Amino acid sequence: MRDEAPRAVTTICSALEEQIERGLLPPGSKLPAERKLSEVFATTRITLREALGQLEAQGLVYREERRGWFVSPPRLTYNPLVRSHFHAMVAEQGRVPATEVIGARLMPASAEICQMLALPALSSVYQIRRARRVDGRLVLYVEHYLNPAYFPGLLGFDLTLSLTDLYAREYGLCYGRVRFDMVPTALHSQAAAALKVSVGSPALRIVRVNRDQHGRLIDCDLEFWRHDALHVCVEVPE
Amino acid sequence: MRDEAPRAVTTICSALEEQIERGLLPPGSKLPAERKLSEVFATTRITLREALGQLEAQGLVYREERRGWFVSPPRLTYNPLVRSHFHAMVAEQGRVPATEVIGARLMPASAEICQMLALPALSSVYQIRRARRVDGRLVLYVEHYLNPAYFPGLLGFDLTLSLTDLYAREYGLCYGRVRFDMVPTALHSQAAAALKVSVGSPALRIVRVNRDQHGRLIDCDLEFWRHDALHVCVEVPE
DNA sequence: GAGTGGTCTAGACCACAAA
DNA sequence: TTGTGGTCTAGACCACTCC
Repeated sequence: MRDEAPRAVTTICSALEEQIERGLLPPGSKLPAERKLSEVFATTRITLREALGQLEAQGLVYREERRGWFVSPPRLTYNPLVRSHFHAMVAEQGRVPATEVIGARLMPASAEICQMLALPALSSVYQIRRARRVDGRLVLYVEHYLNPAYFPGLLGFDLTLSLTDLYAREYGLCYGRVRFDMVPTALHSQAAAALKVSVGSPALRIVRVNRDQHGRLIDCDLEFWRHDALHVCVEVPE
Repeated sequence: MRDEAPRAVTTICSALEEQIERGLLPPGSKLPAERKLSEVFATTRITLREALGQLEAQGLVYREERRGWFVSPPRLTYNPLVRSHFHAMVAEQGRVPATEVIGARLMPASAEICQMLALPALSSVYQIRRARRVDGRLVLYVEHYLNPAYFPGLLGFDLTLSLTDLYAREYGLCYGRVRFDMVPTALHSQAAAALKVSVGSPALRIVRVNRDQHGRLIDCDLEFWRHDALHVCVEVPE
């Protein structure tokens, strides 16, 4: 703040920010190669990458592992108080949702999962791992853990669809009380691989613990969102 | 994931993580100098700094501008549905709160503020800028904007105390409906300076728009939290 | 004044993506 | 196969903190 010679990184950030704001680099578009950009700004790749890292932290650009840098699309609005599910939420906001199932199986529950679902030690749980897209972009990696006592024959259904709908249709269950825990953190290796980004990318971790209409703990979700993909909104009534 | 020779950065991260988890590096303690650490791990400062950057993204360590790297203390729990204020919230969790006023004045409202408070163009607002600590660590930079119509003589009071208490005691106002918007992003230069961290550090931006018991828009807060300092918890009733 | 973090240079090799 | 991003080396100077 003393001498008014701006740092190289700051200069690069400002230039790119301006180009993005003016629409010269529209959302979703790919930036030029790092080597090209470092020539444009007459600097080294290291310095350029630091600038891109700052823009990434701001949520203005994002990276796809080994594919390059892209301009971030607008954030999705996530409202924990509104009982909705991914497909409905995305569609309501005029975006296009998609879901891929990475895996689904019965497995021994970790200590953490036992605790969250109030299960005895050495219980088994259904685990469903999914990756979800908005307008084609991978933004969310989720692990669902279900108490198998409430969901016999679960693995026979189409798990690319909404679990909420499946619960209602096949098991007569719907969500009652829900608890959310949101923590800004980084992606671990499995989540990073599923989202095709580098390990350690900033993310928002959301843990949901769900009860049914009778107050029974039925399942929990571990969600990892790209940190620039959403915006959490909570309206507190009087 | 193919060849099992772990990257240097990964190795460094794992080693530091382990030391932290085992308590050899307790919360709040300072890490050795970067040059020392790069010797320990037989690598360059650039590589070492990348590893520290990843741990920072995870929220395990944090930086103070030009002072070094420290082990992050436990996160504070922030519950938007519980009507509380900073000092009470921090104290309830067994931590020690502190507040510093950076500045307070009457100023022209920006377009954004006018919109949030539903004020006509070219209105004036009170602006209060504060920095807040938990156990001595700077974790929050806030800008409060108050509709001056409801708060005559505001600047004459002690603004290091809770505004919530001041509203009740001096103006007979308390909060009614509140709207929260939470966005993972990076610190801008002013917030970074106030928190004594580098520009572009990851942060959680929380915007609160507050109404009083009569439903009138009375003020709004722009909060910038260190991303590793808190954990947002929402309990949704049935 | 010594030491530290902040910043930057000028390269290099490899593995993977895209053509 | 070509180019790209991912990773790493081996330094350098400056501004600031802390003694």
